[in-house]
Amino acid sequence: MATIRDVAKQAGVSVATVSRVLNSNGYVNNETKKKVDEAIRQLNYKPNAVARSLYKKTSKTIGLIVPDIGNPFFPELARAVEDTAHKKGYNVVFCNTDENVEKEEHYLEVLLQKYVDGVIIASNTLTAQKVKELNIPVVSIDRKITAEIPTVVVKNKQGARKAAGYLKEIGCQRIAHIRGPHHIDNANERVDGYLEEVGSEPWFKQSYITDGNYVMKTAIQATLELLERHPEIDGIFAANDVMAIGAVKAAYQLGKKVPEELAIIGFDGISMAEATTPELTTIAQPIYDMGTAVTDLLVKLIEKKPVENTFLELDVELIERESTRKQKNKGGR
Amino acid sequence: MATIRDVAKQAGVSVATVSRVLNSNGYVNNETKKKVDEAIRQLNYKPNAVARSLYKKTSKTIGLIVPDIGNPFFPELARAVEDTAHKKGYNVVFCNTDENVEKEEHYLEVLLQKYVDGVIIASNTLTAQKVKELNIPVVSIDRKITAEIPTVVVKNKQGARKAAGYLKEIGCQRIAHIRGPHHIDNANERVDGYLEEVGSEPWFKQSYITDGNYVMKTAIQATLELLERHPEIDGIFAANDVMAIGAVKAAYQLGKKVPEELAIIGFDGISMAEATTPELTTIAQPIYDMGTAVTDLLVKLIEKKPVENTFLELDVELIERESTRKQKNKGGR
DNA sequence: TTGTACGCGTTATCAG
DNA sequence: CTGATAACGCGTACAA
Repeated sequence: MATIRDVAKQAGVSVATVSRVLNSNGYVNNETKKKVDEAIRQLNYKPNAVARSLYKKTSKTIGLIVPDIGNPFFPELARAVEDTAHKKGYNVVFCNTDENVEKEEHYLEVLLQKYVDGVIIASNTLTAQKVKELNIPVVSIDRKITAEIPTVVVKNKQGARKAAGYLKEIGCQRIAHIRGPHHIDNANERVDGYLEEVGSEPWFKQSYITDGNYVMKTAIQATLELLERHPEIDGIFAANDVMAIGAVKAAYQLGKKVPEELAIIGFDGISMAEATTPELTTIAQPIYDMGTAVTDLLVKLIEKKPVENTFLELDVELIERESTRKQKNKGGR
Repeated sequence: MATIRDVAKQAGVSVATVSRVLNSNGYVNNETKKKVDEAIRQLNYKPNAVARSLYKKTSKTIGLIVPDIGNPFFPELARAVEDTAHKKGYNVVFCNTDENVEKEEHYLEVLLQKYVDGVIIASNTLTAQKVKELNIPVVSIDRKITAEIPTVVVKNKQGARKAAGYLKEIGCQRIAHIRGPHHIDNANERVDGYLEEVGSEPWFKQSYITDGNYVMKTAIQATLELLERHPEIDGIFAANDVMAIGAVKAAYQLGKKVPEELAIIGFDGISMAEATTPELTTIAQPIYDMGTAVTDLLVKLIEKKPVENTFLELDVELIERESTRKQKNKGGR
């Protein structure tokens, strides 16, 4: 590995000059520039990023902290983050926390020691206090942490209303909700949206809301019990696609036809939702766009560029597929 | 951010002494050690990883280069890699190449400039030559590059034989294969395994092999055409799960019952295969274990520990689910 | 057992 | 326009 000194020697100039042509700042004679370029080429010299980092206190890398890349929501997000980071000259180091506070803090510390320039994090355990202590830009994705931390989320409540409203619209008369974890606010917002839409219906019962914890297995069990207790249910809004898939499976187990006897709608728009039979109707988040948006936001913060808006709430979109269908012959009120 | 110098001053010792207690090497009086520890605590001092890297020419980070983290095979792998890297004190920076040579080379270069200690790569464009020039350990996952590069793969041919053999066993009489890309050797190995199992059957036709390119959409189309040309087909072995799911969808479109009229088996064992209806029978790779294994291997190479075996070929496992079933009433020979 | 001083590879400042 | 040289923060001979 050639160093800047080698190049300087080869070109017969000082390291300062080499540095100047490297970073194209300061004046440098065109002739000497040529000599330097030639030397660089000959030695196949590549500047050492670590030395540069040490001096500039910046590493051209960002941290991406997620609960679990195995969760189908995150690969697409990670892809978007990496893509746009790469475009802007940044690398991304990625970390899985399993929603574990100690792990999260440990990662943050390690990243800080490596001079990462900023971090993108999906977390609900992070406090504003800790973020402040970090002294580098932090942006939150998918979850609100506090007002001070720039955030990219989607309109969860609105999406939930869309979902529940859509089920009503196609003729469902008893609509249940499989909710996500109580400590995750997007899960709570989706419950709120659901309630706003159906909470005051005469048929509404609190027990139409059941816990699915955002995981398929739990959702299957929950659906089984739900449908046993309340066989009258003809529509289910699951707070994420994975649970919706679970609901489809549960219905299948009970011999309930989807969508004829039971309409099911999910939330997220992960690609898995297209793998099922029937394919899943869902409220799709613009996952890739969210990743692009957070990364853009973070990089602007890092590079101290002006940023219009530190709180982005993206729109969701209803994607109709096979797990729901107009139920005409069920007479409205 | 406190530096080692601050700590030294605070403790009333030299930086060398601080460094010694930090790395617990060299002799240091128990009393002074205490003073130093106290100073470290007071200042909440954390050693600067970049400075350390610069001196030691090592960064405690590894690169993970994959075609596309969105491809459902890779998240689980990435998770395993990150988990075990983290356990061993390494961070991982991840890169998506889209099988694009320039991107790959660019990443390799950048990683090198950042002193990554080694890289894990899934690629078929990388040459042994380039790896040698890198001068850091490189291990290959999922694909063989050359004999010199340590590799972790699965027994693709054997797995393919298992798949095709299993279809025969349950009574399929005409077994087709949806193959992966011609330039990916694991795809070719799976074709080989298929051929070894059914290539000499009297009914075998070359046109029973069709291209699915490892993607769902292509596989759907391919299956549609295949089944049109050869309605006699009663078993399909798809070279990966995503294509198998495509095949299921195609069958569904054509009104062919799976598994009653058409048995379908995939390859990979991704979690998506459990989301489908019917759930997919598949040849499961031990994805997580593969990730653990490559990372272990790489770290050993980095740390110059003895390594028994630089070519690991892991076993695959047949997982019977609903997309196949014994077809009793179809009289064998 | 402890301290001094240099090197790791760059960048930036300040003379010239 | 160009060249010395002092940082950046840490680890380690070498001396004491």
